[in-house]
Amino acid sequence: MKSTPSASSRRWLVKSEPETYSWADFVRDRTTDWTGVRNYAARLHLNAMQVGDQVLFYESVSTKAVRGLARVTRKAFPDATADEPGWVAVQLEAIRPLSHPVPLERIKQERSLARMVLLNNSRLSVQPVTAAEFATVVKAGDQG
DNA sequence: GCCAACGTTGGC
DNA sequence: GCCAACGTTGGC
Repeated sequence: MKSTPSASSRRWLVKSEPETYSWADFVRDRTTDWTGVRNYAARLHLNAMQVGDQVLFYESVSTKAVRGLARVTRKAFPDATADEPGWVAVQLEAIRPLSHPVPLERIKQERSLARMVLLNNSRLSVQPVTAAEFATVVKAGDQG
């Protein structure tokens, strides 16, 4: 029998400008609808998300670090904030902060993270992350 | 369908 | 604040 990867094994990274929506905002809200994505590649990833998928929350611009962990709590649904049909949002729930936020600079230094989309397509706001990359980032975030 | 112009993102 | 990279738009 062919082994099928479990949908819940998928990992992602979402970016947010903290001046717009920070990790602290997310923790306060506990869950949030991830609206406003207007990029086709990012939309493909939103549509691929399944409930239970794990998510790294990255603050860009002034912070430039992975701040915490989240999970998908609702699959893609129409983004009510969009002017045109077709754009989607997912619902995310904040799980926990990383005690040592992982700076972009640190990610650049880790050989095993050299292929992260964050480094190679830094403008993509919703990105896939491999299980190995995810584990490495979380370990760094927990241990400092 | 190509490509120049433009707007936005995000690191520096 | 600057600018490189990228995505989108629109003229041809």
